[in-house]
Amino acid sequence: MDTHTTDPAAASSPPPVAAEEAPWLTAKEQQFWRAHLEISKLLDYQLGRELQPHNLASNDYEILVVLSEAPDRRMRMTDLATATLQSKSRLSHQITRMENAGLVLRQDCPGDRRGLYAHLTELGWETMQKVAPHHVRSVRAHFIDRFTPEQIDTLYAALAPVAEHLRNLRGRA
Amino acid sequence: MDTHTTDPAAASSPPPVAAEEAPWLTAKEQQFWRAHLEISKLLDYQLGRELQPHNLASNDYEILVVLSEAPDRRMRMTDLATATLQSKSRLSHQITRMENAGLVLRQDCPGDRRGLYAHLTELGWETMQKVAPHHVRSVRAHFIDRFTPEQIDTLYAALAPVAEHLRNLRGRA
DNA sequence: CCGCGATTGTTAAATGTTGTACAATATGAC
DNA sequence: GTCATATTGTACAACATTTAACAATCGCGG
Repeated sequence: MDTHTTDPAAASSPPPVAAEEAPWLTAKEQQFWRAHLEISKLLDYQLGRELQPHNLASNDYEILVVLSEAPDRRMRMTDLATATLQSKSRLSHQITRMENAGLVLRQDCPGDRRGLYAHLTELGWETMQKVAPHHVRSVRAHFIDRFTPEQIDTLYAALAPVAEHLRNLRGRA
Repeated sequence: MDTHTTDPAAASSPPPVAAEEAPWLTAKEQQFWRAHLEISKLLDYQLGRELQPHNLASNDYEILVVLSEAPDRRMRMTDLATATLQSKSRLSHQITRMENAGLVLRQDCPGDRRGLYAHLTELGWETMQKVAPHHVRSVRAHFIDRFTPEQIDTLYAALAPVAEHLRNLRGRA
């Protein structure tokens, strides 16, 4: 999960690259890349950790958020899977678990007898309401509030096209 | 895994927050936060995908990188677990798998009869050499080359302190 | 209306991960 | 030296994810 600037272990010169070019990362690029990786991992870890006292995993919380924002607080399984970037199989298991926890309910889909809605229960909604403020606090404490408003604008401007690119990739993959 | 600016589903006003304050994210903050989340997930997914043809998972690749940069291309299990932010248990399984694949070898530790080294095999090293250029290309194509050099400097300057913060948290957690 | 291909969601089995307990060994106080 | 305590890595069991196969249903061309 990383790349080199320096010779990987003092044994060989820049390895033979196809033909195009040998695109090792520069020192700055590498610092940046590693910082990004580190933040991704650690932030995920920390937010999950701070969700634990509420008996929720990050995955659970994400489902709650998406459903709570959906019209009628429900969503088709496939759409929910797409929205949360999970496989249908994984989502199916996940919803089963959350259904057992009473957060969500599977609901038949009127127009399409194959389909199902995942529907937020009252408990699910209340849980969302209860936990969200804590989660926002975590997000602020460990991420958002560590940038100035100007930085946030700048960072978003830089990141948005990358997000767009990756979203497109996923689409046609 | 997200937060709200808008009323979460047109049902209640800003939920009752402890006392401190009600720190919902502003529109800009939320855009930024969601972009960050999306990039983390999708980039991880895409890089893993492009590693697959080489019969490596992201986790495997990360181990190869760390070991290949380590003195003597080996590292104590615990240190490796720390370096890759995994639990000792998980690392143990992971190394077993990689050992079966011939990429790595468990080696007794002279000074400490409890300890073991995970040692990169010749095959592991060659695999690293072979795969790294492809991986770097992926990282460039989907991330690094999508920023200007100035952006990279700016982004790194903004991210570095956050990485530092999270690293410290982890330390004392 | 028929029938074929695509879509929906689940399932079973293989694989990966996590949490806890454990045996072996080291370390330091006395 | 001897004991108590900490550290190292593994093992087992519980849980989560992935992969592939599947049954049910849709929807459209003919």
